[in-house]
Amino acid sequence: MTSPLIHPDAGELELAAVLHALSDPLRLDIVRMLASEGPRTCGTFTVPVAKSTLSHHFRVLREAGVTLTEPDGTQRVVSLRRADLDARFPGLLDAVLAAAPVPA
Amino acid sequence: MTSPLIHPDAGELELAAVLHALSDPLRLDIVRMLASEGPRTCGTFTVPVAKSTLSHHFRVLREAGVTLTEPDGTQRVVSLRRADLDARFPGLLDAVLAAAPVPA
DNA sequence: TTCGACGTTCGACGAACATCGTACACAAAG
DNA sequence: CTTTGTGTACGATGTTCGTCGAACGTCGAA
Repeated sequence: MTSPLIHPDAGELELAAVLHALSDPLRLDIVRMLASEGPRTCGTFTVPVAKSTLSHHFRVLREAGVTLTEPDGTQRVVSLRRADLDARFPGLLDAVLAAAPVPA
Repeated sequence: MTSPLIHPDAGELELAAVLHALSDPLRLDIVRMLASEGPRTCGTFTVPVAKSTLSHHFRVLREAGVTLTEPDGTQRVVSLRRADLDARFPGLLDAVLAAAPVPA
């Protein structure tokens, strides 16, 4: 937990980085879950990858500005930066969420 | 020109593949040019990469279903599959094009 | 203080990617 | 048929990506 949890500012979001963050099926699943069920801690995502891999994906999403990660005791709460994304790329997140099939 | 120019069917477009195709700055530029100036041949894109590299990017876009490539004599005309994209992922292309800064 | 839970970081690995130069295939023009 | 223009295929190179296991740091509880 030595890292200061870097997030890009709302105005600095880069389209290519956001699209890249969303171009992985697992990250797409994570974003869908966040959108439909609200913020949650990292450990509550039951995905078929190792913890370190999951941590990596959360970092990609966070550094692209898609998600916000906040410390909460020993845990970290991850949430969608919906307002920031909507402001910078209007309609993008909605289109992605509308197109993505419902997670199994 | 031995390849049969494979394109995915309109209903088979995969979101992750489309987002990945759009997550490269150069390919984003290409899509923007196609959207604003209509179909054009490969050679009319003045981008700072080698011909073979450009050909590679056209292939990525084509195989993701973002563009349509049609033979025309010795040339190939590239166009946006706007209708197919809009049908499968409503609002996605518009959001991407609206967000992208105007190419220099 | 000791312990356990949570998440990150650190190598390491194979696969995929972006890039290039060269060689090739094709169609049109001479 | 030869030449010229257009775009692809191939091979090589260096980078990035997704994945893992193991080690570490941090916090709260016993």
